[in-house]
Amino acid sequence: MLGCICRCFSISSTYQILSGIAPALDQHRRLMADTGKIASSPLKDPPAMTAETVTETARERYNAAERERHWQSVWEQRETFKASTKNKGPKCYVLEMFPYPSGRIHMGHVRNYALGDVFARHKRSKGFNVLHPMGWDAFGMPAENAAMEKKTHPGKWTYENIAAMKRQLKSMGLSLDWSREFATCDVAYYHQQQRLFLAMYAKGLAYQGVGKVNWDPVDQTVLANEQVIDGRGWRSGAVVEQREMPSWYFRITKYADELLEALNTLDRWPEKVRVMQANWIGRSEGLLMKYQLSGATLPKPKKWSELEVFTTRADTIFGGSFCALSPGHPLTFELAKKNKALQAFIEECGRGGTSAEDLAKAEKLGFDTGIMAAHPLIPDQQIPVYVANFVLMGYGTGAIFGCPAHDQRDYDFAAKYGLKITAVVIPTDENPATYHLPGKSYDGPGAIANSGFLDGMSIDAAKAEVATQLEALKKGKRRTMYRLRDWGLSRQRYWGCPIPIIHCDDCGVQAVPDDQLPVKLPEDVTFDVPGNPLARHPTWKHCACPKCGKPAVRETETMDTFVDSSWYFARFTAPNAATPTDLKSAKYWLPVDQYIGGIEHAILHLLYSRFFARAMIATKHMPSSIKEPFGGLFTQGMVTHETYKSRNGAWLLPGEVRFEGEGDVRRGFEIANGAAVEIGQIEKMSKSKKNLVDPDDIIASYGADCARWFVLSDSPPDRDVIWTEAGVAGASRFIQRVWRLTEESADRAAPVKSPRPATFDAEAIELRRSAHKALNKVAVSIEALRFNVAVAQIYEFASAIQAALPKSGAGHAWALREAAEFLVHMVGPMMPHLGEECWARLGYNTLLADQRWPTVEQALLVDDTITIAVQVNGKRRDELTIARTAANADVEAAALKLEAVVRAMEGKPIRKVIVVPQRIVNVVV
RNA sequence: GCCUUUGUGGCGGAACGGUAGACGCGGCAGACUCAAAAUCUGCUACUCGCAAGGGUGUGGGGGUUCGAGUCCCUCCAGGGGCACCA
Repeated sequence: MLGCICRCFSISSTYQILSGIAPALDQHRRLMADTGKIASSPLKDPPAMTAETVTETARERYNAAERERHWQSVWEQRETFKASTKNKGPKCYVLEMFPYPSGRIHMGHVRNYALGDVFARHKRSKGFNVLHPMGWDAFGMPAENAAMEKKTHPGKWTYENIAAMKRQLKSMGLSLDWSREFATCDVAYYHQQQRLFLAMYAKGLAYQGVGKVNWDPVDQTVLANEQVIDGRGWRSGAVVEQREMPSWYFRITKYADELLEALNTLDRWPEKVRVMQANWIGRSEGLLMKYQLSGATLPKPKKWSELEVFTTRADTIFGGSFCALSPGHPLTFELAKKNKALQAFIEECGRGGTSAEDLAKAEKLGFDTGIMAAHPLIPDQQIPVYVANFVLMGYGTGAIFGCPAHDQRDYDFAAKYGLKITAVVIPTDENPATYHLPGKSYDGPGAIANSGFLDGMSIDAAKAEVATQLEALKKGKRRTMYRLRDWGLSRQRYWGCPIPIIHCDDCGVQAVPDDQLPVKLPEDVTFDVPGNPLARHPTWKHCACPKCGKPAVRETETMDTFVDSSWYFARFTAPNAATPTDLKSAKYWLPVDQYIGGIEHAILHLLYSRFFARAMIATKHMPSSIKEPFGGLFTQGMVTHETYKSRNGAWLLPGEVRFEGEGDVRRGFEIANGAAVEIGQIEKMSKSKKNLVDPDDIIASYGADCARWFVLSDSPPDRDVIWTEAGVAGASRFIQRVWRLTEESADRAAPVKSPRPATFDAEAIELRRSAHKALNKVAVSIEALRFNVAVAQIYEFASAIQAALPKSGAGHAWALREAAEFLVHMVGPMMPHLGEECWARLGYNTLLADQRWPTVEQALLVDDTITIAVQVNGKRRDELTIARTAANADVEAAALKLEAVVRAMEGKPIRKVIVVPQRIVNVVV
């Protein structure tokens, strides 16, 4: 690739940016004057060129790296992409998930932002008023880790990373409105976030409660679930303890039903994500019911005389053979006070792995309390009460009734402890008298049996009957349960948004008054010992109680960084507002019309943002018209690459390997020492596997357009794309091809704004047809985010222009100009720098970015004659070219005359002929 | 285990229930060249056949239909999510 540079002409060293865009012909002239430079090239002497020969022989290659900088600076100076509510056209808010400022962008970013940029640029060209902002999700642990390792301040580290990544993003040529940029660690941003928090606190949407947390005893901090690996802290390796600690929560469960129901309105979200969220919220309809307890071991106070359980299978109540309490149930604790063996059992349940896999494999364990429970509808039927390890305190009431016949967990438990297993739901095709369970529980459909007055009912009818009866007896209540828990937002960390709360011994929990906001992070902190730097800071937490004025202490916890990203999309609509949002701007821009990001955020970030939108409406920081924050969601696939391993087992970077051969005989060798390299699996680009390609390197050697074009080609955007050198080279070739086609077209085409000729010959019409068809398909594909299909259309159309170039005839020059301009329009959203360059080369001194997408002439989208397939008995035998408007009878007659059709009919009589106009003929014999 | 996706040439992938394999990569051949590179033009699912022309093909099996990659049932394989949620 680098070999071609010797033939790249320097075409813009004297190019005038300030005067706008110099006509490309000027470049051409300057180019001619530069030929001397080329002759002195040390590598090879190109043939001497004159203005005449250059057109026909060696045209200059497009120098991407150099031209891209130029167009980026033009866009910047003209503020081309600055959004305003005052601009014309319907609004369109395009947003990609903002990055964490790790310091360098990776190919995943390139793909994400290229996808969004194509969409945003296309919408602009269609006349929309586009908002396309960018910012930084800048709080988080990596900054603290870096501070520990590099003895620096998390803020310094973060802002340096932001500067480096901003430069990289700018080199991609994204149509971003940088004037709205902010980082979530900016005081101005987290100031408003503290206001939001306090508004939610005032409404009861944020509260302090006690809950279980993962506590790392070595690092002295709470860990998020993701930071617990195989029951150990990811940093310290210490066994993580479950601790009850006071924590701050958002009352997301208040909106559980709304968040679930509204999923149905998100018709521009992937089904997959909606299903994942629905499962996460996990609504189930059931019945709360009360069992009367008795037995010598039962504590005397009346509150223990009843046990409330939750079930979704009230229809199986007659099959219940035991009740089970969670080890965390209050009655369990009460009983354990006088029972050493039970204490030991509870401890045993607390051990064991916390990973999902461990839990699934864990054996069912039970402890017989000696207490008996009375069936709420048949009081003389008594069943034993156990404490069981598989009953969760966090769901329902922390107690269940077990029906072994129709629940596998209960079945396992009953089998182990010798409890009765009675089938009460009989599959429809079985005889209740002879039916036996197949050695496991049965949870399919059927009719109720062995259940007294419920016998013969359907499952649903029995559920309803039991609920009605228990409600009448005041022993039951219909209830909807959710799997969703309130969102614990406390983190014992420094680099996050301080929770603006003050604890006073006398007055209790106090909100920091608005005039004392923001609660700023102290600068002078140390990271040399584990624990929360805010908690051990000598002065920061000490303050006066806002109510009584006595000494008090600040909350030293900071907010989960997911809080920061739960409302940033709203802040972008008015990034400098003195309140969290400006309602007018928010109402104009929101919801986000197209949101693009990784599937890994399918649940948490997207659910939290949906909650925040509702909480912000409740606290009047969001117009009530905004029901959902993201109207359209697109989840893009990953960027993957081959992996390479040296003979000693070390991973190698792609740049450390050279290759010989292709396909089956392709071999890799270590450049450093020539040793053979093992070519491994294609995997997600990752630091650990070293299968990384640095966007900076690609942009420097091939240009941003090339990187963009590559990640948009071939693979559908929602699937993984495999990064290959060959693919990059292919993309690079196409860039040169578009440039060459534009040059050659510009030379042969009619001048800018030539009047449309009165007549076109057949070939000119053909070219126009393909131009309008391609333009239409590309627009449709881009709007459907099917960029790989758009790319294929563009390739196809480029070939059509290539074929048409040498033609002449009536209207040809005009049609060629139209075609070349269309090609530039199509390429523009994907390769914007090349687009501008070609636009200038076609003779314009305006910006392509400011041009409207051309209007398609509908008449050119349909052909006069069409070719349709002719089948005999559903098998294609021939094809028929006929006038598009031909009558069915004529089509049928013509089809039946085809030799191949006659032959395939083998002289049999025709039973039926199906003619689908403009599609197909099928002869049935 | 449950939910959810995906399965099409050597590869990435196209295809409102209507000519399967668009387009790209790779490969083969040709043009240009002293030669190479670059570029351009063809061909390229498998299979029988010299050809003309057949046959088979979208993970397997069944079904609906004049017609199925596409719809339905079922099985297999890969990816993702949830995972003792009563």
